[in-house]
Amino acid sequence: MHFSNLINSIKERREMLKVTQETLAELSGVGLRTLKQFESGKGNPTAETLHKLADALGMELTFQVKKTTPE
Amino acid sequence: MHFSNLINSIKERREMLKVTQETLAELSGVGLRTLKQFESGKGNPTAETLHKLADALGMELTFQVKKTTPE
DNA sequence: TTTAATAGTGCATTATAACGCACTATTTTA
DNA sequence: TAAAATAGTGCGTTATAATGCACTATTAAA
Repeated sequence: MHFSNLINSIKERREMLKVTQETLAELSGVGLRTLKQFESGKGNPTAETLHKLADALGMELTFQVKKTTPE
Repeated sequence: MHFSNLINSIKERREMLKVTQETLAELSGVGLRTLKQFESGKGNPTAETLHKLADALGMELTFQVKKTTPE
């Protein structure tokens, strides 16, 4: 897939907060295996998983109308 | 789950564009059954499904740091 | 360096998302 | 109204997400 943006948001935010995968897994309630898989760019996480991670990181998952390419 | 915000974004955007579920299903490549299920508040869509729908609607799925002003 | 901590992978199991089909329910239109 | 269009559901199948375990790889600290 092409969720690199989502993946990077999660990973960057986690690292900025100096939290390990293990800790984030515990905080969010997402399995460590699942988080590892996700951060290493594999898989296709469900909204629930994304939501749990976002929550633990003080973030939120949103749909936005795409900017009309401001050149 | 509690993705009412995501669900509503999709639904509102679709209706604003006067597109039926059937048409959106075709445009996005998401099965009609899946879209119906999603819009009726059931299930736990994958990032891929969310992405396909967002794409077809000219939207994007993003993680954002939560605003610290929930007054 | 060596060691400890953290990150990433292979495998197997279980739960469930995605799906089509055939149907009912609701909403819109003539 | 009636009928046509659109939305929502039950059921069964298939594909795969989530998970734990045990391992290897990489990175940071002593």
